[in-house]
Amino acid sequence: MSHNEATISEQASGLPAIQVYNTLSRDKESLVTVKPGEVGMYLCGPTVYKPSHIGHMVGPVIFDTVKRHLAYSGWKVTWVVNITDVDDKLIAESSRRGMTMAALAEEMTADYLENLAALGVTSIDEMPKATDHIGTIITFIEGLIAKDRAYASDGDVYFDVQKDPDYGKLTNRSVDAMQGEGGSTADRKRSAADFALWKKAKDGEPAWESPWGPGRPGWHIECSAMSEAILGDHFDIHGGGLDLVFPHHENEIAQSESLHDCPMATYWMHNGLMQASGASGKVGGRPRGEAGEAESIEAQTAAKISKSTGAEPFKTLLARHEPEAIRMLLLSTHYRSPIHFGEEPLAESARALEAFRRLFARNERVCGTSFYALPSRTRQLGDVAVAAAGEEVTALRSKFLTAMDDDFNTAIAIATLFDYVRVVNKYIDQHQLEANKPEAELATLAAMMDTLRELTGVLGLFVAPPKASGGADEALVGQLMELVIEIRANARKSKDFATADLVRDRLGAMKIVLEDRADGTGWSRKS
RNA sequence: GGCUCCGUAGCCAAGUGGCUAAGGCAGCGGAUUGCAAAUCCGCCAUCGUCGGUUCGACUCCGACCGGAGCCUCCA
Repeated sequence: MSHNEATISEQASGLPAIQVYNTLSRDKESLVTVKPGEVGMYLCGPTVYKPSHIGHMVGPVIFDTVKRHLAYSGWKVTWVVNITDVDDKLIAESSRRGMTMAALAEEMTADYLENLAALGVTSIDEMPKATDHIGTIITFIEGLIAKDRAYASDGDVYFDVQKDPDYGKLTNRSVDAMQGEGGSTADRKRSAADFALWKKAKDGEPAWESPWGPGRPGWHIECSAMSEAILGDHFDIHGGGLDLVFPHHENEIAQSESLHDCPMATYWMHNGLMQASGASGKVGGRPRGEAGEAESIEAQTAAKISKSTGAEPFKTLLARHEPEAIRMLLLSTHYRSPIHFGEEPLAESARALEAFRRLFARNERVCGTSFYALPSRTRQLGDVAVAAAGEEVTALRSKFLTAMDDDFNTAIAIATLFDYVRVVNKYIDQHQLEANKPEAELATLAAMMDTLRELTGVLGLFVAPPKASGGADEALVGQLMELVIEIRANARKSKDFATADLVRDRLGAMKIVLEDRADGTGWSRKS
């Protein structure tokens, strides 16, 4: 209700109406920002103790797309992704590898950043590290203690869940039902669900001085402290994987809202988790009550990819698959749904990519312009420019944008792009643009491609040409292919189809496809 | 046991209280081609099961069956 007035003011500033699914309300809500025209967005980033795997890439790709769409639509977006570089897991891993925690964190952060870059996640504005914000964190904790929401206990500091009346509101949990972490810390806490804000250092552990003695931050506090420092007490969108809803985000809310007496984030967005399709058996998680029956062999079970499943490092995945196919796969399912991941789905995405790239190549033959060289556009510019591309394209663009405005429905957006490709191909077919080159029609084609570039840019797809797959001899291969094609063309001219077909078949065996078009013969590699 | 969510064609995957239930892959028929490839045209689902609400449900409610996630510092 209260959103309505603000929605109007948001629209008054010329911004489109956007719906966002909010985990807090379990419903879609209109986007109304704290500051009109600006969006502050925080995504929980990785704990950098191991090389990242595909699961770590889901959130960044999705929120990169969210940011692209909001920025394209006219908001000024500030996107923060934190790096958690102090944590029990880092301590354990670094001592196992005989290196300092800082060195481990640096290595794994570099790995993470390279993987993001490969996927085209380029729009992160700030990546604060927990260890750069120890002071912020300590001040935050002191604030909570001063408000009697937290208490020191033998060098630790805990958040007092009993003092927080709406604790559990994000996940609909009651404090009583909470078991909390057991073990040695249990007797230092007032109630089981209390969680650590500050942990006392044991001998030899990395430690920072604090009012409670040497120690390190607990898990959730760095996000509360750093989001406050960069985005303020109340910002717009907080994101993360569904597995973080509890306890991580629940606890962030508890800390931040107890200290600030205002909402931490207006919208809580959670992405679905990667599932390894075809994985056998259940992996990880709490065992279900009874002993499991024998797994049916044919049964396609899926299991969340996590540290416990031993998902392969993203780097080795990249050795086998194009990053763009991975991005395409991540965006072709709605972001709140689980994504089935595996070799087969990836291969299918790669095939989907080809339909677009064939059109780009076709356009280049006709117009001489590279798709990748086309400039990106804002939404407002596109509103005007699209008319030149014709009615069908105008309708598709509007369908695309409606889908994106409705909780970032990238699946529908991509579906309209497939329709789009068909419309353009048909246009080229019908006007025989490859044979003749009538100026007016070429201009329309160019307008179509401009708008396609506008839309794919929103998804972060096809922003750069794919890396050449071949080695150093690529130029030589090109020359040889020209020669082979010329010789084959002569055979065809003299109706020696046996020779022409032999050449094509033998090349096919080498995964090279020949296409005899009206304007000549082209070749491409088959994936 | 508590809390979330899902079950749509051979496979993947959107979506809707009533109009032709998106799109992709695979398949089939056609145009085009020397034959192919590419491209275009066409075909290919009554929405887990059983009840209920409703003039009308695949869409709302309930039960059941099946699957996933969280309740353990996993993105």
